[in-house]
Amino acid sequence: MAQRTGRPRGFDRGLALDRAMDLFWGRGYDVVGVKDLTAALGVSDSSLYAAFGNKAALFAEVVDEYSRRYGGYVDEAASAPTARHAAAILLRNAAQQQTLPDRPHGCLIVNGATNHLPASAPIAVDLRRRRDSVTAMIEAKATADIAARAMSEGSPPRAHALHVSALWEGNAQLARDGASRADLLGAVDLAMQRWDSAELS
Amino acid sequence: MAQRTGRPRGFDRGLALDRAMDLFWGRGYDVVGVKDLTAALGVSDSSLYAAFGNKAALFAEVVDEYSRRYGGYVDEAASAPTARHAAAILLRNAAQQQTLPDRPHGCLIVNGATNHLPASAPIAVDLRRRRDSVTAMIEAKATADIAARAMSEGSPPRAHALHVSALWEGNAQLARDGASRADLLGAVDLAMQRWDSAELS
DNA sequence: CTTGTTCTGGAGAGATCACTACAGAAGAGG
DNA sequence: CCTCTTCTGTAGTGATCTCTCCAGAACAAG
Repeated sequence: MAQRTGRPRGFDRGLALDRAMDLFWGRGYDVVGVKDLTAALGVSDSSLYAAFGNKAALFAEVVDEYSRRYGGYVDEAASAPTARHAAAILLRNAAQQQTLPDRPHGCLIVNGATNHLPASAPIAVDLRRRRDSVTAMIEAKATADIAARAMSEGSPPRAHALHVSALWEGNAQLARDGASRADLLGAVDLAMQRWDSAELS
Repeated sequence: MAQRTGRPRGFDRGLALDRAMDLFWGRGYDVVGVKDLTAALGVSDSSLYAAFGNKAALFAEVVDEYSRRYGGYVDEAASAPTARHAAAILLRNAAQQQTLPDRPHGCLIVNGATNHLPASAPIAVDLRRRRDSVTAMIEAKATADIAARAMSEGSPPRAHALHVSALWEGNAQLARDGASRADLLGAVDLAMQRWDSAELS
């Protein structure tokens, strides 16, 4: 059957994944070594490789778990009725997640492989695609809003999308650099207020 | 006196610096190896070390040259009369420099050491300070504008500064991800238009 | 020419990289 | 008990990292 036999694992796999997430989130894929991981997880090399395959597979699993636990706000934004609502949900929640008190500041999807070795290009491409999908989501909503006369047609949908994405990704960088949650939320509030006054004028 | 004696250098130091800039600008400090540099520069290890000292010193020289050649717009923005003028100069010129046709897209100051080894912390700190000085410059201008009644006091100066910095650094990331110059300028125009309508309302 | 100085490539040091071979340990099933 | 399976640490693989040693080459000065 699917009954588990053999010597049981000597460590908590979920906890290990969580600690690996801390490292990758705080530093990035290529500058975290397997030795850093084994030291933080408290296991030997072979245990780590037996449990996760290799460094790239471990990172992929970390990204999946990260998206599940901290990336829900993107889906929430995707369900919003307008581009403006989506942007507000996206940016406010991102500001929260990028400044969690017991987690590295910043965003794993934005800065997990900003500087990568040529050999790690597939990982960087995967993260870039995830970022691009956020931009595309906002752009699609802006297109629909303009078609439905729910938003002024002064700027192209892509400008709206890139503006939102720039704030999203820029805030991630600022969080890494030490900006507080209040700092980021202040910048987001300012952006949303200006969005409103532009639409009302 | 300071007459140059000994065997002359067999390569153009300025050209070598330029090629090193390409590598560091496109990838980042820690993921560019000395072997990458010697291959791109067409010199051997000892020649590179004799000419530049070591990898960190070469990077520092690259950053200096980069700032001199591509970072002039920051000083230009610092000379602007208001925060709004400064932001417009900063963001529009940044969009240009981050999408030069014969250079890597993005910004060396923003993403030169986003993912760094613990041993490279001094380099990351230096770049962060350069970014912070941009934020501080905008914040100081916003403070002065509000005091002079040249800008509404609805948002704190720091919110204005972080908003501008988020757009600046976010655009750098988007440029790295393949956004075109028109894309970035569209996002900047939108931001500046909204700034105007917020101030006029 | 000789002497002094600097640059050159080759060869390699010492450390670290991701990863694995192996033998024994620790459980389940019989 | 014994067998089967899986996990464990140790030890080490070849590759790559930054950086250096060294002997010779290429110039200027005398």
